[in-house]
Amino acid sequence: MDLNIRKLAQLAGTSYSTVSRALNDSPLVKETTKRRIQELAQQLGYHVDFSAKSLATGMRMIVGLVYPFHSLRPYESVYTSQAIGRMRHALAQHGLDALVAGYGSSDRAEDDITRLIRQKKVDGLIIFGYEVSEEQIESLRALGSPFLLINPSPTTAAELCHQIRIDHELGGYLAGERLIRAGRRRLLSVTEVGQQFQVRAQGFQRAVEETETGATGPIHRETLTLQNGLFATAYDAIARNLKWVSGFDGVFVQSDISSIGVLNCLLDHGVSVPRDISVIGYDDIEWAQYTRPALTTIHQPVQEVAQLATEGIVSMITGDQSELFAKQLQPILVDRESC
Amino acid sequence: MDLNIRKLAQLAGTSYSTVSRALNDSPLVKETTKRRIQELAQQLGYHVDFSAKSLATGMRMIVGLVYPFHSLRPYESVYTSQAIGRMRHALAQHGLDALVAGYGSSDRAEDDITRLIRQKKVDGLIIFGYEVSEEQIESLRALGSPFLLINPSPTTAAELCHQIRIDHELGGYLAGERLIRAGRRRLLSVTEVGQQFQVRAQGFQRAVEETETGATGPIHRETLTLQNGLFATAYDAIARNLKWVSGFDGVFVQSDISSIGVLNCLLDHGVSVPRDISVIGYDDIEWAQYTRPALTTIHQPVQEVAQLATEGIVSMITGDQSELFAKQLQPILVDRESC
DNA sequence: CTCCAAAATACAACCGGTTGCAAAATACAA
DNA sequence: TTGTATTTTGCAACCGGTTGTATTTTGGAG
Repeated sequence: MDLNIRKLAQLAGTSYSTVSRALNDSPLVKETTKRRIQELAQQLGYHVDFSAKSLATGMRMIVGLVYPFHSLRPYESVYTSQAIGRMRHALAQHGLDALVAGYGSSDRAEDDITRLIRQKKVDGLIIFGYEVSEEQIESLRALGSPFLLINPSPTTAAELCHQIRIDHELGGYLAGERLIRAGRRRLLSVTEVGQQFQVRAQGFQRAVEETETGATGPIHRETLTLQNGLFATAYDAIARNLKWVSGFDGVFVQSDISSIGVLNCLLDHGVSVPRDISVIGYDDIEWAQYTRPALTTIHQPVQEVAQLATEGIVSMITGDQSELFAKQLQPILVDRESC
Repeated sequence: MDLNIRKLAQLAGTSYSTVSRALNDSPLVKETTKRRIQELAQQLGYHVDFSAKSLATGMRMIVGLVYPFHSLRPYESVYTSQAIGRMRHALAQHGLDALVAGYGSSDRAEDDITRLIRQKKVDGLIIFGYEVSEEQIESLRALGSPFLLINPSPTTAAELCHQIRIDHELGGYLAGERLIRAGRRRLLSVTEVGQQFQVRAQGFQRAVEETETGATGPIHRETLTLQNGLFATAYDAIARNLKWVSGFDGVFVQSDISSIGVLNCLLDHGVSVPRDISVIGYDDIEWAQYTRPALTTIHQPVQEVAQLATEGIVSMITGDQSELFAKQLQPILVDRESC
């Protein structure tokens, strides 16, 4: 029952190397022979054993998708799961499979991130990089396998790695600009710990400063930092400081999930959004459309990122990509009802 | 630079078979030698090549997670992505990696579902099975590799495959019972196309009938069928039939996403929930907590399913599992504000 | 009909591991 | 010291493919 290439060759009446070449569509095999063998293989339901093929060719036909693992949120975030779904699909078009893995978990001796390469389980990695360390990057570079970072933290060896960034400074700017345009002058910036959030805050700051130097009067601005990106964390933080928060008329929350926590907390306590306070989020996850009022937010181009990342890693694996792959995409303001 | 087991043996001053045994912790190797070799490997950053190991042992150390692919919703649903995240984590505890794949896509000549087995890329499959066909199951069984179905459609060869089911009949019953308990007597059941939804409708029906034979008066009940599980589809369907829908005082919607579509549509048109109409959903996705009013819904035990599925597939792969693996889990009513 | 170049096929080595079995090394008793 | 039982180690075959090169077959010209 167990079919291998030599048995197939016997059945086809040729040598196994001819079968191998026929299945790989080599020009060295006569057209008629090729077709005959391919049909026989089809008919018998034969498929190459990928372990063997991998061993011989060095190609695994698998790409690893690696994202940070949080013990607080042990499943993928809405953002990454969308991206993973799209990447899986895009990779399939190239005959590649997607293996998912995590990093940053404390209960694993070693990160999946280098293990997958060392074990040669994958041809390349797409890494959701906002939490990779310099050391991890360095050891990855030392291994020499293709990898591509999505939104690495701003300090990581930017010029040295293939990467796709989103211009979060611009995103923060757009958010600030939107609040100010809505006539808001007492602004609260709700941020989270992590370098990627600082960049957004900087953009936000720039929007404020630009306006202040203009005709408008001074703008009041304060910051609240959350420990993580959970709904409950945001909700509780606002609830605890409700009086203080009520003093503001515009809030920029640096992730949609937290935004919805803020939004719900305000609504639950009788604060009207957007009449009393405008709220603007960040990410444009699917659920931002479904809140009432629907959330005005900064859209991250997930689909484009997934598409670009896939094309990038594919060309790196096939070797078409020699020079540095580095793209920057722009977020977009999505105007809904909360501003 | 490229390290293999023979080079490592040279460096260690032993034969390569001893190295292989040492790394696999075989009792045939002296403790001191074993330790010496392991330390050397560690120090040199050596990892076995998994393609080679797979070829020799027949173990891929990869499990495929396969879910239905919808062109309408090309990324994973909230439900599957949660499950995938948890399974990935649980599999990692056993040293297994997770490969994600889809089935039912029209743009692939063959489904990933049997390809992965044929190519021997995975040791086993966990299949989100509500849309697998009999033929697919049959050809999978013919291949002889371990696979486990999660929530297969009720008609599929239930007794023949390893599987985990959720008692959706009970789920539907709980939903109906809850609406009736809230005093609702004119009930609308919003369902979707697909066999798994019929079972929920049957449970709902049972709740209605049980009550009718009791002391309570007759209960009016009608059905609305949606073409798919998108938010917009549900929203539009309600909007188109707003007048008709207003005649009901209780709505059971068979997925949370659709529920939220229904809920938003009602709220947007000035219908008060739960005062005028009670709404109950199904799934208990994360976002059900964040709607206002928060959605009363039927909780699917995703975490338990993921845990069980992982343990099941692992024991099947290691061969510990000989008899049929078949579990049924019970959904739970989660009472929030929409009833 | 013969010869030779070009096309098609077959052989063998290799990819990097695992493992059964034979050989060598060690331990212990006589 | 020798013999034997027990560990420990090493050789060689194998897993199922790919691919360089030698060999055979084919076709066309002379």
